[in-house]
Amino acid sequence: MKRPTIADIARRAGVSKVAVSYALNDRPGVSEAKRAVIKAIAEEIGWRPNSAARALSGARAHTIGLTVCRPARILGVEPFFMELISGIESELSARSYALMLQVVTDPGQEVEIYRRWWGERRVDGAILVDLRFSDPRVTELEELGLPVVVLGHPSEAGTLVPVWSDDTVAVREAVEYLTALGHRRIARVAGLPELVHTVLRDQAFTAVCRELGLESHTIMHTDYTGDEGARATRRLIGSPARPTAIVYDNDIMAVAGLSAAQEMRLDVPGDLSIVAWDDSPLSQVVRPALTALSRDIPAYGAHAARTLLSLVAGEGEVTGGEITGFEDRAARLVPRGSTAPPPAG
Amino acid sequence: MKRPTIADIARRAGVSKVAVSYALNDRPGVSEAKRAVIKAIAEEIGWRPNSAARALSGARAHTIGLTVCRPARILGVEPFFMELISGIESELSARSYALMLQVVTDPGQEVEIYRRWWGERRVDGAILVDLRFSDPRVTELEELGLPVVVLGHPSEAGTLVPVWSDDTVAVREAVEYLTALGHRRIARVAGLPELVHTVLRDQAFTAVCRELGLESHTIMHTDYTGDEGARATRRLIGSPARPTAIVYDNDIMAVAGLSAAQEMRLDVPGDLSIVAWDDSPLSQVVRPALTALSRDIPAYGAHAARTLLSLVAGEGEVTGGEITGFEDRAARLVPRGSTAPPPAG
DNA sequence: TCGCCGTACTTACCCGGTTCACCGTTTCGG
DNA sequence: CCGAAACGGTGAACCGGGTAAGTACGGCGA
Repeated sequence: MKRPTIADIARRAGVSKVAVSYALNDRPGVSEAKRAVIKAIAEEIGWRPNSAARALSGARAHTIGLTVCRPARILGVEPFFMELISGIESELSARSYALMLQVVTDPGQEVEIYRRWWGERRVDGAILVDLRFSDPRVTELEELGLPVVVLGHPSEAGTLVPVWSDDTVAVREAVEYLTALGHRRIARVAGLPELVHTVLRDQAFTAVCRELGLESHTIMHTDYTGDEGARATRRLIGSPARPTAIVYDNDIMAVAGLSAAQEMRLDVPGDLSIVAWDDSPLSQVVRPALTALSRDIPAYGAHAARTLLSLVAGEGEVTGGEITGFEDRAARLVPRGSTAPPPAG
Repeated sequence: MKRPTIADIARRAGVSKVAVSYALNDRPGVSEAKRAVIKAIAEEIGWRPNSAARALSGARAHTIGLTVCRPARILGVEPFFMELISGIESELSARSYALMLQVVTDPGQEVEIYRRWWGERRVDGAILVDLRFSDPRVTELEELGLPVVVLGHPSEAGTLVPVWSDDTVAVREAVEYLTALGHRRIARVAGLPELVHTVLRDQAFTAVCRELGLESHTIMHTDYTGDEGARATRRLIGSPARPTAIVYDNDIMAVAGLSAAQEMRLDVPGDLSIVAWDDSPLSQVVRPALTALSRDIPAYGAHAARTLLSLVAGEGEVTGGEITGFEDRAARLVPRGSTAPPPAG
């Protein structure tokens, strides 16, 4: 029942374990005949390289780490992370890398975990999400020496390698679309104001609305939960200058907002247009289906993973080209039933 | 920049590395004075045990594995897995275990991955989800010798350790509740019929409906997507003996069903009552809020993790008590606005 | 004074795979 | 025909911890 080692293979093949190592790793130093014999024996007895032994002799851990800091209830309902993870994985598993995951409740813990993983040589690199302004995690990870890819705008990524998409053009696309429909009062129900992408979207939103000379362009910040999305919606609907269109920062808030509006006897899209950021299947099962800023999130994750892997591989080497990051496609507007011209009044 | 080893500590403390090993592991063989000195140095230079080295000398990998086989788009929208994962993690991180995750597209790959992880000594144990009837994965994992906890009913878990909850009582609670409201035609929109829990729920549903002498009790199987949930709902509404209540196997289908019903001008709950299985925040943001069979999924995951860890720890030991599994609480019905007495006609 | 025991540490070797230096053959070019 | 290079293969050392088996020293009782 003991799991076989290269020494077992060496014994059965009548060679030294060094020859086995060379044979199995497709390195020169053994004849093709012996290589074939050794590979056959390895296959037959079901040998697998002991990852600990490999990692110990200087090689890589063949694992990358990801920590996510959000409470379980939000994490579960937001399709974003699961889609991101499966995208990351598609890239990793193709190269036999594993993903180590940890969910924490406080951003401070994240660095602690990365520090531990790196110190214990459990991971070769990591992905940092939910970038904040002057993020203390960035400076700490910089000095740690761990290869890191940041999902977020380059301006706040320090010397870490960024993977991002330009939310500015997506915001512009949405606002211009609503303006073209005739809307003059647009609101934005945004996520956590400490996150970089929230503020960048806020700024873009304000700038585009000003540029187009809109009557009003309110922004409300929330914690991404449906509850807060609904509450923000009710406050906006009850406000003196009620907006005729609302852009939400995720789809769960958009769905909650839709329900809140319908409950208040508003017709969507007749009285109120709704646009969701991120386009999960959720946007399409509600009625009316939600107009959404659609991104390919699995692809986003895959790009992050690929960038990280090349960073890990090129580490310390004298490659002419520096790895500078990757700009993914911006989200594209997918019009559906939740948007229409504003009411005539 | 090189990461410190116990040899570095030994040099600075002027002792052998064995003394350092004893000191840091709180084992006898060093004086308290030296122990304190050694620990101080370790702390100062930020030493962490190299997990590969530890794992190599017989110890555990301190990692458990989880593979999930569902397409990305379903995975993302179903809160179940993210909640399960965060529950598993809460238990693991408390004991400094890590979680290795892999998303696959075909159940056959799962065993292959477990085989690899176990062969490479990357994991100490694993969790198996989405149990099927006569599941080939069960027999394969049994012979592999990898400690495994199965999320699913003991009858199909073989000799693997099961962690499950009794869906029968939950089905009974839902059907009896609807019957008490006056419903006589109830339908069930179920998940994949090859999964054990789907069939067990099907059987319980049929049995309870027969027992209560209901007029009709249709079951339709789907792939858990909102699309299929909506399609099933439309077919049920259009059928001759239209049900007055529908119980869905997950919340995304329930939401889709709700939208489909409203689109067909049915009032929920006036014309049609809706019950969702699994109670994520999603159930509460739509209008009316969904009556749901609520489970504490993070706790479920935590129980699975705890059971697996004790299995891993007790492995090979002569403990009197065998680890037999864990039965979690059954789901409880949480009545909300989506259920009411059936229409008078 | 000797023997015995416990404490505090050390030396030596293991885990399993990789890598380096070296060594005996064969081949080939000058 | 001889020297150099290429091939095929080996032993030994190494990665960073863990563990078994000593050893040196001090105290204590007889």
